[in-house]
Amino acid sequence: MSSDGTGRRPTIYSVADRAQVSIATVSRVLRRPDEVRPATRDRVLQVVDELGYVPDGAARSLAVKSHEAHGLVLPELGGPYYADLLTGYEQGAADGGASVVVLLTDGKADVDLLVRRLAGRVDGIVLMGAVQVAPTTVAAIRRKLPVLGLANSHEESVESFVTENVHSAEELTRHLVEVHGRRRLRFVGSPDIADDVHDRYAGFVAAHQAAGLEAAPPVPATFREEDGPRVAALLLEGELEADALVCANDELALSVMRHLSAGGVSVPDQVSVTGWDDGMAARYVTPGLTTVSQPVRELGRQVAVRMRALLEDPTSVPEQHLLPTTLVVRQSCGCP
Amino acid sequence: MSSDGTGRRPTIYSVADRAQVSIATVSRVLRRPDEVRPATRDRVLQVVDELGYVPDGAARSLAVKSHEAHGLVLPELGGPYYADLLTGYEQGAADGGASVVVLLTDGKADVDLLVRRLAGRVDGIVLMGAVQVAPTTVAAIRRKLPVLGLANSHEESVESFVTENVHSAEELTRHLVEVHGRRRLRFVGSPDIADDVHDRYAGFVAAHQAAGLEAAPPVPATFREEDGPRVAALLLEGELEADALVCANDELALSVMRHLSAGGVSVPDQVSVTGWDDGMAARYVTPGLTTVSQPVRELGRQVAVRMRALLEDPTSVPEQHLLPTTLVVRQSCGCP
DNA sequence: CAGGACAAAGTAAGCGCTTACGAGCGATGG
DNA sequence: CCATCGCTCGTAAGCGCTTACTTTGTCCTG
Repeated sequence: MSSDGTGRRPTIYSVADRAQVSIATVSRVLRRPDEVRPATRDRVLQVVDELGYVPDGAARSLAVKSHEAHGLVLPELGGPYYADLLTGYEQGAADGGASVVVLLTDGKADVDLLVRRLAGRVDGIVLMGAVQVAPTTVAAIRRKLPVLGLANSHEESVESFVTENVHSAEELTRHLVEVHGRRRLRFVGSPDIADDVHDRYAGFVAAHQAAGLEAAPPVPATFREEDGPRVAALLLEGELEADALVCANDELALSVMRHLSAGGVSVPDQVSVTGWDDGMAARYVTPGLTTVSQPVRELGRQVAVRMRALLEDPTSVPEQHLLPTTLVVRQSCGCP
Repeated sequence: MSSDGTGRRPTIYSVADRAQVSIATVSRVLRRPDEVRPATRDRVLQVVDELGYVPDGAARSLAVKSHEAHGLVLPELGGPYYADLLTGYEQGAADGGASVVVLLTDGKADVDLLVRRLAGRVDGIVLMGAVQVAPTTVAAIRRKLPVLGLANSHEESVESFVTENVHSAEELTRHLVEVHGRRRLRFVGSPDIADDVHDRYAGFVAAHQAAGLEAAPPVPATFREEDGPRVAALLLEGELEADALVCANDELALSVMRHLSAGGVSVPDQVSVTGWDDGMAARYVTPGLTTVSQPVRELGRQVAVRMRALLEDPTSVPEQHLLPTTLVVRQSCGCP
């Protein structure tokens, strides 16, 4: 076995052979260098270099019973939200020496299968609330590894991180009502599409109640830009009466705003429009988009850190984490 | 060994025991179901379900000598560019049953080490041109697995995908010169920061030569929004004379544009500003940002597909791939 | 009813690495 | 001068899975 390095991919055996040591020593040189005599170490290192040896991660994982990787399951990567989340998470994971495997579910048929498979390649999985996974799947993988939820405020059984939605939506709505005297507000977004949206609408409703107003039903829409024209059209054609549109996120808000302006409706003079997420575009449009900022990157990082803790001590008590948001007032609500 | 499933994580042994079959049969049930009698199959599947068994990916990888994963090394995930790229890549990889492990290098100290480690966990690696990796590292990992370059037009030795930069930059510049009569154009961005930028500047210069003009040296700047204010200030304070700013990407352009306006300089009346990437914000700002659109998601997908081909047939001839870009003319250049 | 063909399932040999354990050996101290 | 200690390093036993090969059992066929 084990040629002197002529073989395609060098293994720990090739290195050992060529350096005249046992594979144990090669392993030691790489993992606990100070347990081997400098002379030996150098010799081994040189061979490692010559051969371009890179230890096989799978073999290592198998031996140490740890994948040194986390799985992150997101619906997609559009908009700044998920990208920031991933950025934060990757940092947090990398700080602990783990890589992250991303699984984007949008447009994929057998999400449950994919998630299960993923569960076999990582030490822990973070599941975004917006991805549709069968409860039985979640239950199954939880038996194998820690699972953390994200923005899934209504799945109590899984430890999760959510950003505050209800109160910020309430604050935003109140701002429109009290400061700008809006009375015919509509919420744009489908509450059943994600827990996030559900909670934002709940805050919208709560603010109405507090002000003695009645909240109109939500105008259904996805998170995507594509839905903007349709919503704008409803209003332009008079099918929707509103002096304020509270949109589920920035993409939607920007798109609506643009098509409203194009249709001759002035924002914010005739209609206030607000978003959610505070992405880059929100700062650059005119009028500036009033929106809610979430510490997304930080959120990602915290989730990763928590996951690491969970992996070290699986008995640690589950907790629900709530992260604060900030209302960012610009001009699209009517403020100067 | 192998309890009947009481142990923490069920393995193929626990399943086999409980279903009264050998581990080979369990494996078959999972990988080649039709090679086992339905009755047996069902019995095994039921146990799999009961125990919540998920095969260990590392063990499988070791046995089949394939990680069924690709590595994607990016500097960061800011802006739409990398996120789209990743989205496309993940799709392409998933179509081939592979997951993708992302490595974000910005802010990380030992990138070379991380890349090497990554090389041990995946079947192939895609390296963004903008990440700083030592040539020796690249050489080392290339001996172990296929490496594909991205937007690294000047690293000839590695098979790579680049989007067209020179001609589009030339076209963009010509547009400013011929259509809008600009004469004092400046390129904003550091050509040495990435091959992309280098080529865009080259196109900028080429257009000047073709028009019998002399191209001014570039105004150094990174890809980030943060550099905008400084650049705008140069112009506002008269240290920079220009009637057109060709920026290396959208973030930079948007930021510059905004700070220029804030400083009382009218865009595009006094100064044209252009970007690169055609992100969401480019469509929503006023004036609309004239920029260059790249088929980024498609690019990502193609790279993934190529990687899969390379993995199947490592002898396939390396080729350089060039993807087209499109000039997107909006108002920031001076067009109505 | 013997013999062969074929389907189903078991046996066992790895895949490449980590690490507990122990052997060898020069240094140390009583 | 010999028992001990401590440092280095080799031996070998897995880690959990896949799969070539073999065995066993069934069902035809002539």
